[in-house]
Amino acid sequence: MMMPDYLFQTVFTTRLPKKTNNYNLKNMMKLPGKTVERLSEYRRTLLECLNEKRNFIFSHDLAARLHITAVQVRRDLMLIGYSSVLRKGYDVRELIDTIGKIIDSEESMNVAVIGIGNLGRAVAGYFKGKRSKLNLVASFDNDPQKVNRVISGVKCYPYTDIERMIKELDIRIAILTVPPDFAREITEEAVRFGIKGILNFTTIPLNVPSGVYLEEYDMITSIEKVAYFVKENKI
Amino acid sequence: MMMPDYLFQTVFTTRLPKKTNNYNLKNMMKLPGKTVERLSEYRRTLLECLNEKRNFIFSHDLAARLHITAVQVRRDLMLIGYSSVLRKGYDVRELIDTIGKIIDSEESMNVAVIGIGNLGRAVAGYFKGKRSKLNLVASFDNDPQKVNRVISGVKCYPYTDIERMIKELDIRIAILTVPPDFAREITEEAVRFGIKGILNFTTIPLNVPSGVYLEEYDMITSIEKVAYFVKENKI
DNA sequence: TGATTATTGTTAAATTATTAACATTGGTTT
DNA sequence: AAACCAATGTTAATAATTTAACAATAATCA
Ligand SMILES: NC(=O)c1ccc[n+]([C@@H]2O[C@H](COP(=O)([O-])OP(=O)(O)OC[C@H]3O[C@@H](n4cnc5c(N)ncnc54)[C@H](O)[C@@H]3O)[C@@H](O)[C@H]2O)c1
Ligand SMILES: NC(=O)c1ccc[n+]([C@@H]2O[C@H](COP(=O)([O-])OP(=O)(O)OC[C@H]3O[C@@H](n4cnc5c(N)ncnc54)[C@H](O)[C@@H]3O)[C@@H](O)[C@H]2O)c1
Repeated sequence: MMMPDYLFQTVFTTRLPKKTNNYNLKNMMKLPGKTVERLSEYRRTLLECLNEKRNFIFSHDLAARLHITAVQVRRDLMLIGYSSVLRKGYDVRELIDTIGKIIDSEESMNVAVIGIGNLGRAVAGYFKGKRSKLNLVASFDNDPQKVNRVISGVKCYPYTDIERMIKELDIRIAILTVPPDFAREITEEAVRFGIKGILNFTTIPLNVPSGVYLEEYDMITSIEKVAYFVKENKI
Repeated sequence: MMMPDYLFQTVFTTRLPKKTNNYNLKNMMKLPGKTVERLSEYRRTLLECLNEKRNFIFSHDLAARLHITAVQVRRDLMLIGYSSVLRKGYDVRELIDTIGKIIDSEESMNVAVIGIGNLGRAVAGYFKGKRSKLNLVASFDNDPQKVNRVISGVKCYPYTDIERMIKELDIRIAILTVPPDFAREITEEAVRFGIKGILNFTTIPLNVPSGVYLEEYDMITSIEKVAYFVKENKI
């Protein structure tokens, strides 16, 4: 298999000068965020394929299931250095493994939900149903009615114990579902106590020091965007 | 105020030939999706400013609150044709109104949640707390325990009534929170019955006919993305 | 008042992401 | 085997998005 040379750069650009040596893929690059997102989707689609006993799949079939183009698929797979050996398409099981090697960590990574309210419970319940390299190991809340109980399948600890528990349970990722007013302060603390990645569902835009990864999802924005494009279509 | 000429094209490109006449902004353009998202965020930030009795704000202040650049802000506002008259910054109230004229519909638009389970209830409860041009007017479910009751502040109708209720209540947007297996079929029906915009929270990628706007959010993808970048940072 | 500063609106450039193009490679058909 | 075909991996082109550059213009101040 041949790999394009620009893979060996840390930062992606469209064109780059040539190099010749072959490093281990894992340690050399950071994939574009969009590609990482699609890899996650590819994997889940491929798992469905396995359920259907399909052991090989063409790029255009995989693409069709996700409503994207085959080129997109092939280019993403090129970026992770995967290639089909046969002409029967991609080996589903092998590709699942390859994607896992890229996007999963070696050992599983521990996750906590902070703020086990309506949204937090939905997320926790959903999360607990899945098996993956990501383990939801705790939730934190300051409501006396909630702490020290198992809620949506996960033990809820008092927020005051967060420092200790982050260390004890080696929690690396926090899903933030607290009321907006507390989001900033809690984030600052969580990061100080060792959290390395945050998925922020509050409507407060956060910022984090470098070395911590932040992903934000704002539902209001999403729905307003839908409304805008619905409105525009009418014209 | 001057407006750039390429605004008068339906599709955005970096550079376009000149035109001279001035149409009404509303009818002439479709903003880039990313700009629409930020407008939604700008508005909420501006509303916070009002609460704090700040009536004017500079582009760099607005930017700082959202952790983006001032250029980004100015460019977005340029796209919607807003400009500050004074040099005291943007008139907060006026800008809120301007954004509203762009992204809101004239009369309010009706929304329904399909599948009032864990996530659906969280969304509904949250939505009901807000006042906006978007009204959550119904939910649909097929669980006998749920139908014909008010759940999280919104009446739940039997799914079998969806066609009638979409028409009766003039529902234009659906938030989809049903189990994955039903997502495709329900979407197909909802669209057939008149839904024009869908916010899809299921893990199933949907596709919709042109004229219908689809926005998808996949939580698994988000969290796996966080995990990937956390892992990479370690190296 | 005239110089200076701060901030804006706009164009241009750079960056990032997607799509097209195409040579290559096995497999299939005649 | 020769001709053809289907699918891939890769590079090049296009499109979308962000960032930089900068002239214009109020406000401030010496
Ligand atoms: N529910 C939704 O669908 C939705 C949608 C968009 C955004 N959000 C955002 O998600 C967040 C949570 O929403 P929700 O509907 O679940 O609210 P919620 O009130 O149901 O849940 C908040 C939880 O946080 C806990 N909490 C409060 N202060 C805390 C503190 N200082 N430390 C630890 N825990 C604390 C509360 O006890 C509660 O359990 C909010 O920021 C909201 O803006 C929610
Ligand atoms: N809960 C989460 O945080 C979360 C996260 C990511 C994705 N999702 C996705 O969101 C969806 C809902 O998740 P959930 O946790 O709320 O599940 P849930 O099972 O709690 O809710 C599903 C609801 O849909 C209803 N339903 C089932 N079949 C239906 C049908 N044919 N017509 C109408 N209603 C029907 C059920 O009665 C139930 O009320 C799922 O597709 C899930 O994959 C959820």
